[in-house]
Amino acid sequence: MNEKTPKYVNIKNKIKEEIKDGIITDKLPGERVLALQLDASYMTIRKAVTELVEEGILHKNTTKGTYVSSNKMSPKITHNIGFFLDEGIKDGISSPYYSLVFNALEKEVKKIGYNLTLFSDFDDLNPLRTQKKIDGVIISCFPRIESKIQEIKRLIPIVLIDNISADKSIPSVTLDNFNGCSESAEYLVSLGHTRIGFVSGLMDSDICKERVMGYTSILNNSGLETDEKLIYKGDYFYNSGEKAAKYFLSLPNPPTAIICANDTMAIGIMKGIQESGLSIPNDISIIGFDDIDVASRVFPSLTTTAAPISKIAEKSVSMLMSAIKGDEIEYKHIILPAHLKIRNSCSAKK
Amino acid sequence: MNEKTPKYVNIKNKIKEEIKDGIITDKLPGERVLALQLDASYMTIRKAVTELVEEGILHKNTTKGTYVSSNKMSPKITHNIGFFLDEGIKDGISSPYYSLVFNALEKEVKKIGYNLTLFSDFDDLNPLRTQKKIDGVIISCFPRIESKIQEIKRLIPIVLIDNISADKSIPSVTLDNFNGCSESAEYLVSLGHTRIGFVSGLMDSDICKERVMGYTSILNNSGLETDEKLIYKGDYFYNSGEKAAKYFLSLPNPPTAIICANDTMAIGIMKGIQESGLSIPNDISIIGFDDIDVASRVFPSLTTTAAPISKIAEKSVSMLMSAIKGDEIEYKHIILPAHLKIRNSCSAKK
DNA sequence: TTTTTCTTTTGCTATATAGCAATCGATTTT
DNA sequence: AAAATCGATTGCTATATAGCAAAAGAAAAA
Repeated sequence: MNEKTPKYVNIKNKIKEEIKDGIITDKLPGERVLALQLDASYMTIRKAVTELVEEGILHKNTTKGTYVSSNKMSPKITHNIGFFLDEGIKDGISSPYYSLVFNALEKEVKKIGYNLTLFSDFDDLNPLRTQKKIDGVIISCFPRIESKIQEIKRLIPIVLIDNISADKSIPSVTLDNFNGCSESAEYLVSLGHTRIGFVSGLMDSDICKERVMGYTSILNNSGLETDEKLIYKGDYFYNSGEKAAKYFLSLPNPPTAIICANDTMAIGIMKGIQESGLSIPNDISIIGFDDIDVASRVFPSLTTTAAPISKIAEKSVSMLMSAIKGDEIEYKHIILPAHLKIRNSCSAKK
Repeated sequence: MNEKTPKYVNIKNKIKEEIKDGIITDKLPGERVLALQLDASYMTIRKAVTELVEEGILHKNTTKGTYVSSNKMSPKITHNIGFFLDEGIKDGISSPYYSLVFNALEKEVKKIGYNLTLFSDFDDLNPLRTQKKIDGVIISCFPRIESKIQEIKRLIPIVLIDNISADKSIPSVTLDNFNGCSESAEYLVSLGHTRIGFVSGLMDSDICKERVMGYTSILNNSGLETDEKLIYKGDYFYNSGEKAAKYFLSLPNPPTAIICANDTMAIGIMKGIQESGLSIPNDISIIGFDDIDVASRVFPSLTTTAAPISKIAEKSVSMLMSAIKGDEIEYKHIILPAHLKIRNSCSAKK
C-alpha cells in the first residue's frame, strides 16, 4: 500500500475485508478492544468505524455494540437508479412509447427495492450531485452525445436502450428494428399490396435507418417498386403522420398500404385519411411500430410491430444491476426480437 | 437550550445562525482560531465543522480554509422531489393522464434545478431512506390512506393533487370537477340532447362524485330525466368504456349523448360504438374528461374537459417548495377551473 | 424464586496535543 | 526586478485520556 494512505483508511479496508471474508459476521468487538487489536488509538478506530457507518456497512447501537449491516457489504447504495431521456425526444415522458418504457422500468426496478428518477438534462448527471443520488443510469438518447456518455460512464454504470454507442464497451438493449419492419412489409405483400408507402422517423438515428431498410429489403426481394416518392420523411410526431396522409393522398397513384416508423405517426395518418373520407382498412391499410396503449384503442385497432417493452426493461435493469454490483456482464449488447401484432387496420388489396 | 445537547451541536447551530445573519459571509476563521473564539477544543470545532461540510453548508480547501457554500444555508437539500402515485391507480404512470401529470411536474421541477422520482409504494417513503433522498413529495392517491399520509407528513413536506385529505392542514391542488362536468352537460343540452348518459369512475373518491353531481345538477336544472339507467358505473379504465358502449346500446332507448368521467373510457366507448356500426357524432355524441394527448388524435377528435395540467404542476410544485423552505403557504387548498374544449365528437340532436 | 443493587461494557462527547504537507505572503537574496 | 527562501497558516491525521448515560449481566438481598 501507499504509505500515504491514512491509517484510518487502512483500518476501514481491513474491516471491510474481514466482513467480506466472513471473519466478522455480526457483532464487532468494542471500539476499545478494536483499538488494541488493530494497534491504533481509540479515536482512530472511531473515525474508521464512523465512516463505515455513514457508508451503510455498519450500524451502531449505543450501549450495545457495533454490528454489520446485514444486507451485504454495499457501500454507497442509494437504492435509486436513473432513467435519462434525451430532451431531444421532446414531449419527454409523455411520448407514449417512452411512457411505457418508464413504467416498465419502474416496475422492474421496484422488484429489487429500487426507485426510478427521471433525468432529461445531462447537467443533472454531474458528479457532484448524482454520484450520491443514483447507483446507475439507463440512457435513451437519439442524437447520441458520445462525449457526454463518456463523461457519465466514468462516474456510474450505464446501460443504453434503443440505441448503441460507438463505444462498444457500453452495454445496450435494442430492438431488431430491421426484422420488425420487414415482417410488416411481408405481411402487406402477402395481402396483395404492390404499392406500399413508408413514413420514416428522423433519419439521424440507426433505429430509423434499420426500419427503413427492413421495409425496402422486402420490396426488393418481392420485385416491387421502390419509388422514392413512397417514403415520406417524418419526425416521429403525430403531426407528421397527418402531413404524411395529405402527402400520400395527393400523389397521382397513392399507395394502398402504408407502414409507419411508430404508432404515433400511424395514428396521425389514420386520422388524416379518415378525415378525407376514406376508410381504413378498406381503402388504405396501415401498420405502426411500438404497440403503444392507444394502438389497440383507436378505430380500427392498429396492426403494429410490438416492442417487447417489459423485456427491454427486464434486460436493461438486470444488466445495470450487474454492472453496479461489479459482476461481469454476459451479453454486452442484447437485441430483442419484435414481431407483428395483427389487428384490424389492414386488409387484402381490393 | 437543553443542557443535554452536545456542545458540538450548539457550535453547529451557532455557525449556522451566523451565516444566516450575515455575520459570516465567505471564509470562516481557521479551526484553531474558532476553537479559541467559541471556547471549545480544536477537535470539537472540527466535529462541528465536519458535519456542516457533510450537510453541504460549508466546504473546505486544504491549506486554504473553510468557506460558506454559497447557495444559501440549505442543509440536507437533495434537489430531488418525489411523486407518489398510488398503486391503486393501476397502470401507474402509463395511465395517460398521470403520464401528463408526471411530465408536467418534471418540467416544473426542472426549472428550479430539481429532479423527480416516482414512488408507487408507501414503504419506499419510510424515514430511513427517503429522508435523505427527497426534500418533499407530491402525492396522488385515490383510495386515500390517511394514516400513511399522516406518517409521511411528519417526515417531509407534502402536497396532494387531485384529492384532499381529511386533515385540512395538508395543502392540496384539485380541479373543479363539478363545474367541468356541468359545462359538458350544459353544452349537450344546448345541442338539443335530452337523453344524456354518464360513465362514472370508481365512486370511492370525491373526484368522481363531484363529476357525477355536476352532470346531474344540470339535468335537474334543465328539467331532463335523470334515469338511473343513464349512469354506467365504470372504473376509469379503457375496458369499462367499451363495456359501457355495449350497455347503453342494449337499452331500449339509448342516450343520444354520453359524458365520460375520463378520456380513456371515452375512447373506449367511442370504439365500442363505432364497431357496432354507429357513427360519432352523428348517432351519438361523446364528451370526455382530462384532455389527454390522444383525445385530439382519435377520429373524430374528442370534445373533452381540459384539466389544466401544467397549472396543477406549477401550483403544486410552488406550494411544495414553499413548504420545503418553511415559508407560510398562502392558499392551502387550490381549486383550479377546468373548461370544455370543443372538438368533433358532438353534434346537435337529429 | 424474585427483586434489587452493583459492576462492566458499550458507544458518545470532549479536551489537549503533535506532526504533516500544501499554500500564501513576506522577506531576503540574486 | 526577479527568484529563492522562510515562516505562518491551513486543514488533515493520529494519539491519549476522561467522564457520561444507557444497557446488560452478575451478584446480592428479599
